[in-house]
Amino acid sequence: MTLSLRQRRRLETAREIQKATLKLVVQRGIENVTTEEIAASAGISTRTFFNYYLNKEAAAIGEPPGYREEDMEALQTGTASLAADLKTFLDKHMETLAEDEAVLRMVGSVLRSNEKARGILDGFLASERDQLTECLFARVKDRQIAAALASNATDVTERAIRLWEQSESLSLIAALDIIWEGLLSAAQLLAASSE
Amino acid sequence: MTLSLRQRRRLETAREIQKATLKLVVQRGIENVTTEEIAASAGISTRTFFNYYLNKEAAAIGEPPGYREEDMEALQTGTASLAADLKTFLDKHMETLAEDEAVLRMVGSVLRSNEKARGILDGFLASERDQLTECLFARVKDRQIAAALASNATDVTERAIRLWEQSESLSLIAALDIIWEGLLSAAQLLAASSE
DNA sequence: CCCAATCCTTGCATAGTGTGCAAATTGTGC
DNA sequence: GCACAATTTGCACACTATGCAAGGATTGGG
Repeated sequence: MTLSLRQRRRLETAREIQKATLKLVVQRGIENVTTEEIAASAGISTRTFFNYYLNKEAAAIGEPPGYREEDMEALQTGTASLAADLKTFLDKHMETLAEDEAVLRMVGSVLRSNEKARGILDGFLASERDQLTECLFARVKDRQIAAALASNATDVTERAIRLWEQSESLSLIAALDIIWEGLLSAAQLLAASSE
Repeated sequence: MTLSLRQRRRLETAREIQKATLKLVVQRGIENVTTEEIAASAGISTRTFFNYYLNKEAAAIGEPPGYREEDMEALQTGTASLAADLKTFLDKHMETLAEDEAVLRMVGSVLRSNEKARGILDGFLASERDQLTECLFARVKDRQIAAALASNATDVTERAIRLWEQSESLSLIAALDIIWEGLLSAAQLLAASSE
């Protein structure tokens, strides 16, 4: 038991709130749901809601899964080609995201309709991108190259999720494959014309 | 005179409000400035403030200059290499941004400290990215490649601006050159390892 | 020059957001 | 069990944002 009762309850309540938020938000749109309703639906007071999340947009997004340490380690020390190792890394992360497709879809709909939510997610993504930049810097030894690669990594994931949301028949991994192919082709175009 | 008095006043008031907002926000941080203060400082009522901007973050950002039609035209029909034409396009856009470095710097500081503001800017960037995707699609005939290129274009501009903000000695164009070189190197790495 | 249509500004009322504070309750570790 | 720390909650309060309606200014036609 590595988590105390208090810590487990805290996590559970946070998830309860997110569940309640997404349920109401999907029904009526985030603009038409009040923090009061969310709190009532989650069985807590309005004040307590704000002890868990700064606002309802943050509650809807929850805490997105970041990159896993082990995967970053593997990317940093990988021996295959950079493209291959990076693709493996992105596949792993996408598998993590695929564990909760329902939430992913609901959060996506919030992000498309609400600027504030978009900004909050941007904060999470920026921090992931920074981590990945450090990791790639250790491998490619050049900060600008690492930053460009990291940007493309988070961007590819985002675009793949959007493609998956729209397609109705693609799996997340399949969507990532398609977006990834596009990135490689774009890279070849740029590389070829700048030799 | 293509603009009526009313239209000119509207634009002028919008800029007045942005100026007043940025002035107060730079002094005290956006969280410590109220819409009431901004309105007073701009010489209008609080209610009128909300006739111009949805919120103070939007007032701070104002209306960022989008891509110019002529530049997109040139990019679409360009005959040099794709990399060269794209770089020219980005240079042009950066020159436009460089026309108001003071505002750019102030807006940047807001974006770094405020999630809502980032979300709002994200909306503008997303729409620019979509335009650019269409433009590039007409040139490269592949939607995924166009999307990857357009993403990198907006991303490169953003990263260049951040580098410029931090460096204190680089010009915007010089910062763009550095970031652009990083992108090309990254593209070559990816292209080489995926042949 | 005047009039009607239109747009703009403003005050007021109101619903909702988010924070500080302090009292009460509940888990933690010794 | 007891002292300590974290959590919940109500309450007060400042601030955000919108709808509405009255009044004022601009426009264009006659």
